[in-house]
Amino acid sequence: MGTALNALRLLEYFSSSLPEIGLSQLARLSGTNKATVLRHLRALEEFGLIEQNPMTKSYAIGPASLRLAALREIANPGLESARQKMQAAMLQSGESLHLSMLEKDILQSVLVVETTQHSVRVSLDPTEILPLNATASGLCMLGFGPDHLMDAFLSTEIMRFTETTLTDPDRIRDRVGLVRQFGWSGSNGSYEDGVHGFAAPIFGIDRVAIGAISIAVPAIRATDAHLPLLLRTLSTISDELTQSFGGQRPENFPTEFHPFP
Amino acid sequence: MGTALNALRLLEYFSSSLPEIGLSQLARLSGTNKATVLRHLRALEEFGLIEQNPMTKSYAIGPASLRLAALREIANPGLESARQKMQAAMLQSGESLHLSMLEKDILQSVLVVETTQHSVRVSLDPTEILPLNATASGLCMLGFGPDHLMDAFLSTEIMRFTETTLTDPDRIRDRVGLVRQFGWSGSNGSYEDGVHGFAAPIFGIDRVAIGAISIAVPAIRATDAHLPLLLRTLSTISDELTQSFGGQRPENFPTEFHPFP
DNA sequence: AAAATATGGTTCAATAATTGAACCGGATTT
DNA sequence: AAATCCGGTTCAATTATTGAACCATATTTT
Repeated sequence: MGTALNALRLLEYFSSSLPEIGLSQLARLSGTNKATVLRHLRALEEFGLIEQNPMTKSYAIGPASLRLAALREIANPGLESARQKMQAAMLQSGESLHLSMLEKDILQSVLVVETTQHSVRVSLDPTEILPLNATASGLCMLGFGPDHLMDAFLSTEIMRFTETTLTDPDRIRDRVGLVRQFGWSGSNGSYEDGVHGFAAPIFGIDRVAIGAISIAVPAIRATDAHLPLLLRTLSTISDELTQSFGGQRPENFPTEFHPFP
Repeated sequence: MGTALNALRLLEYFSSSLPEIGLSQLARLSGTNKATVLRHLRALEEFGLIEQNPMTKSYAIGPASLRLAALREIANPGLESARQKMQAAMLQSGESLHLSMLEKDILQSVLVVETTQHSVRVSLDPTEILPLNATASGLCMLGFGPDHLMDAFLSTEIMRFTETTLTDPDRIRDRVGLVRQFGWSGSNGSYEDGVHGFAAPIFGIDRVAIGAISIAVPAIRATDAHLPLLLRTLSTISDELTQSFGGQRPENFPTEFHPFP
């Protein structure tokens, strides 16, 4: 049931770490017969969502993806202006920015703007799914996203990534409480060692968070001296993006961000 | 034959002028039964390529397009750096830039950077297919693209868009000859009235053009005084992009662009 | 250097999913 | 108030999808 969907699902196996896949390998990954995988690939290729490297014979995401993305940008403008605002915030803070949005209780990366000012920088994967417990953006969503999100998340398997990852439901709840109070969240290497994240929510029209904007800083520059600048940048851009997406902040949301005690 | 492809083809009906489509309308457009259209839309929606507006019930391109585009960017880097180079060229020339690439003998828009310096500007559709005879980029491709391109194009129906559109095969050949000689091409409202385009080829590793970069200028600013700046910008960026895509210019390609006599 | 195991791709009969006409309830138009 | 639009559903007939076995070729192992 759902041939079209089965074909599309093949696209899920492509990732930043595996951007090219051969026929047999994809058949193995998807647990499907080579013949059907080939048929699906041919269909996707004809549409342009898949492209075959004529040399290696292996497959990769095709050019139609760009056309569709541009098309979505037209129906759903705001992303392009978000990019510009993020660029400005990047220049102000000197650090990489990362925009993620909630889709069906999953926090997806949407846009990444990398810093051009430091050679030691955080390089982010723009296709990633962000774990809600381990990233600053995730904690923000738990704090300001839809009410059911916390329960839905806690009923799934909670993953550990580093030593500092929060996995205990009670500790997660405590932390999210703080986030609600201060308006922003931080992560100190809880997703990847050496990467500190600072995130603030982006609200929709109903004052519920629809996504988060985060600043990713290498541990070296995550100092108390640097923090005020980062928080100022964060407060500004989260407000700008909320407006740019047509949303509004809750009434009691802090107008300035202050360091946690 | 090809259910997956039939489903994907539904995406073709979305365009910048029709970014949202209802069920019945899409069934009419595609000449298919509503039931099957709905099934396909559901499949596309589950994957995220389609998104239903809960208010209007109509459908639009979904967020998965962004993920796929980012994924392609990883497998096929260069586009992001192309964007930056185009941004710089936009600032230098003060005009909108437009990158297009050849896919299966069709010239597709890939990236648009609009000028921020003038309020009268050319606003380009980033999802368009460019006619080879009517646009500066198209003439460039005919001049520097694959050998079979000219014949393949002339065997299709040649479209007229404005009074100045070239439709006579002999005149097209003549013009392309000039383009080959000077290294760049121009179009004076031959696609859209009041829009002048200036384009240069982007070459692949085999010194055959894989795409074109063009500057689009409103007729008011398409003056002789402005031209040298535009040509200088064009020469620089076409060279940069050729390198950035790992290609190389042909041996006898002009190092500077000069106005046509 | 021969055997074994990969790879991408093809064939074809059995099967399981796709299809479209008719239909439904509700909202607009006429 | 009748007619027409809309999004969505149902279900039997049919049509396209599926997967095991197979092929030719390239690479690795013995």
